[in-house]
Amino acid sequence: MGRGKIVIRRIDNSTSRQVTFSKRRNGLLKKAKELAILCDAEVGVMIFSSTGKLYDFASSSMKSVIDRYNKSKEENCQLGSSASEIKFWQREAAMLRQQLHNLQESHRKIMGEELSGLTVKELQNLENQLEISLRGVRMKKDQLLMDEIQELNRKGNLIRQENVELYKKVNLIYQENMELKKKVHGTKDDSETNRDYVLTNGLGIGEDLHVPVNLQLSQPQQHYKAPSGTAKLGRLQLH
Amino acid sequence: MGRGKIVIRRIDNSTSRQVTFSKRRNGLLKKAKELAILCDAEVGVMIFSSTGKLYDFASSSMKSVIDRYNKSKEENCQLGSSASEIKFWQREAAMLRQQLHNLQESHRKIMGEELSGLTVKELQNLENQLEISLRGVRMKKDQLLMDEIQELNRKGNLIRQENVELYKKVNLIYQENMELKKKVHGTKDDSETNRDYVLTNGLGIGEDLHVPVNLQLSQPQQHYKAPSGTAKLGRLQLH
DNA sequence: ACCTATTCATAACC
DNA sequence: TGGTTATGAATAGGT
Repeated sequence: MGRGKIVIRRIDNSTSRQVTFSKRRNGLLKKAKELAILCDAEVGVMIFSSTGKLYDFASSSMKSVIDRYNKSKEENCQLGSSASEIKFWQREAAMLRQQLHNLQESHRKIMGEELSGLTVKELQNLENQLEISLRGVRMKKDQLLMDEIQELNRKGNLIRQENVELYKKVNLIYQENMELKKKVHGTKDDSETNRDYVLTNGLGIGEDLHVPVNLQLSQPQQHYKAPSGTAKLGRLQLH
Repeated sequence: MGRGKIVIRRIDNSTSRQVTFSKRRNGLLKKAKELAILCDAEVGVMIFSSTGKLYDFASSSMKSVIDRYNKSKEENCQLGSSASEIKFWQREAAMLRQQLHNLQESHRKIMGEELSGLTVKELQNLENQLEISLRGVRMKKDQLLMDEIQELNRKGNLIRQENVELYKKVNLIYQENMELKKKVHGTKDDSETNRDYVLTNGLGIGEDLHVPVNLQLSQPQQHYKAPSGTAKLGRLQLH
């Protein structure tokens, strides 16, 4: 795979040997990673350059790989004294690994990733379980959304009441203002502005105030009343 | 590099995972050898299949490579230094326990068992995942059912054809029987029974024979033709 | 380090 | 598991 074919034989030229080493080393490590991932294998690679530098890869940890290698080769000579303790922990680790493996397996099935080899019956059970889970998740999500809406609503009400209070104050000050104007300008009448104000108040705000908030997810349109109220208040405040 | 591009991700299908493992394992080992020869490097590779089988390569000897690795790492507790060995396995066990715990957690969430503390966003993701899984499971199940029906159908056709063959034999024997009866009883005529038999044959069986079987889950009624054919054959055999 | 022409590895298929 | 082939990846040789 290159501009020309090469024979597998030590490359004489030191420079190109190093270049090739660098490229092929990366290639080998990449392939090792891919093999470990693709095929769920435990892989360890150790490479020493001719200059003695170490490059390595291990899908888990090199120690684990080497240890497994030793165990697999049976040429493992543990020291006698604490051998039993080591054996205990090794068994512990093996057991945990097994559990982890089993759980991963069933997790993959749940995620619909490895369904080959299942019977119709098993698939049916899986389907039922997924439906139950889905219902649970949706219920929880709806609950959260409802709670959030409820909370927003509560806050909205508080703010609306606050606005009403502010409105009352504005009203008082406005009337006070009118009184002052009358005294300053004599009998000139400003009733037009005043009437407009009273009208808006009577129509918009008072009735909205004591409507209980009772939002359901199924009828969100019920809530679009609120903005009209705040809009009116907004206009008032600018008055 | 193959008929199609693939993403580097665990291969779900167990069979093709094994095939790929076998091929890529050989590829990796070959590349390791080439690297060692071409670049004068010391290389060691250890591969454990998911079934636990060991495949390895070492340019010199694995012991030499591992020793050099240990020496090179300097943090070296040579295999057998029991205290550090025990520590290693304890850490290993702790790590596995942690992984197991995490996986159990997410498994519980998937199963809809522990949803408190999740945000709406997270719940939405979970819901989407579950929907995907559910679709996958249902698709697989339907596939299995379809396959089963197809198979039953095939068998049914074989049996039907067998029945037709049997019917022909019966027909031959019956005619032979008629001939014999004629010879025994002289000119006495049995044409009535004979006519009945020919009629039934012409109406029911011949046309059913070459109807291609093409069952879909969505149109199962198409198949209830078959029993009528066999019923006629059944009556014939009793004749 | 980057750039191709070329060889090689391998995914999909029997 | 082993063989075939189309195709994408790796890389030899060059800049």
